[in-house]
Amino acid sequence: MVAKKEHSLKSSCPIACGLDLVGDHWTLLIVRDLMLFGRHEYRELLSSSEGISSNILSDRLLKLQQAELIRYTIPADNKRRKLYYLTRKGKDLVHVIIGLARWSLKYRLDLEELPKSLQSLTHLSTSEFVTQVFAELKQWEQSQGIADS
Amino acid sequence: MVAKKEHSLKSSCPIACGLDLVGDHWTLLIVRDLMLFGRHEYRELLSSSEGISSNILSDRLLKLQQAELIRYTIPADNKRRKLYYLTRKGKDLVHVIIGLARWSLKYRLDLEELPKSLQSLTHLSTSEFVTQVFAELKQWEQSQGIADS
DNA sequence: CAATTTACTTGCATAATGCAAGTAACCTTC
DNA sequence: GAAGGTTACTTGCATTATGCAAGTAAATTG
Repeated sequence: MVAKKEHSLKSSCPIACGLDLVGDHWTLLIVRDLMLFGRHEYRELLSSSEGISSNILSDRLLKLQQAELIRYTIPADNKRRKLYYLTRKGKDLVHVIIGLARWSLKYRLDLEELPKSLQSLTHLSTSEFVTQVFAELKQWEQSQGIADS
Repeated sequence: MVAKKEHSLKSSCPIACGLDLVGDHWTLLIVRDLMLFGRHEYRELLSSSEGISSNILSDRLLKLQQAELIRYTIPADNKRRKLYYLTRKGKDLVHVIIGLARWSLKYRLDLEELPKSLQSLTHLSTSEFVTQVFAELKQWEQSQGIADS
C-alpha cells in the first residue's frame, strides 16, 4: 500500500482535518465518479478519473473504505465484480463538490461542454440538485439490493 | 519554482478543473489562513499552515497569484513586507471551505476546540457566515488602503 | 479447459515534498 | 553609518508520492 502522510491529524481545524482525507488530487475525483457519473466498478473508475494510475486508484479506494466514505457489494451473479458506492458520510461531500463545481463554472469559462450530470447545476438550486443526486443514488442502491448507506 | 503537473487541464469537468488549482494539500490551507485566520505575511503563513515548508509556500503563493486568487501590497512604511490578500475569485472559495468545514464538523468529532474564526459556523447560516467573513476582510482591506479585490 | 474479464500488485523511473541552510534587501539601533 | 535583526524568499539534497508498464490470481465465458 502506498503510504500517505498525515501532516495535521492533530490539528483542531476542521478544514485541515478534512483536507487530510480528501485534499489530494484524486480522492474527490473518485467521489465525483461515484456520486455523479454513475461509475461503480474499478475499471470504470480507472478509465473515468482523468487518467488515474491503477496503484493510486487501489490505494485511494482502500483509504476511502477505511474512512468509511465508501463500501462495496459483490453482485450475486458475478463474484469477480466489486460495485463501489458512497456511504452517507461520502455522499455528504456533495456540498464540497458542488461548491467547487460552481466556483469553477464562475471563473473557468474555458469549459466547452459540461458533463451531463452537472448540467442541471446551472438551473437548479443547490438543495434541488442535492435532492436530485441523492434520489438517483438511492434508486441505484435499491436496484442492487443495498438497504443501508 | 517547483513544477506542478496538470493532469486534466483539458478536462471539461469543472470539478477536475477546480482541483487542478486547489486540489493539493496546501493551497486551501493558505486560502483559509488568508480568509479566516487573519494571516497576511509570509512568515505568518509559514507558521500557521500546519507546518508548510518555505519552498512549498513560496511556490503556492506564486501559483495563487498567477491564477489571480491572491495579490499583495507592500505597505508604505515598511518596504520589506508583503501583505497577501484574496481577490474576489479567491474569496469565492469560501463556499468550498465552508462545505469542508461543515463536513468535518459533522463526522470528525475528535476536534477538541474549534478555531475562534470558525465558531460562529455552528450557529450562523452559511450566508450569514459568508457575510460576516467578507465584512471582516473588507474592513482589513480598507485599513490597508486596498480598494479593489 | 483455454481464453477473457476483473481487480488488483509489483518494480522501477520520475516528480513532488520536507528539511536545513543560505541569501539579499530593507529596517533599527547604537 | 556600520552591526545586527527582520522579511521574504532560494538552494541543495534526502525522502515520499506518483506514473507507467507489466504481471498475477480468481471468477466466468465459450
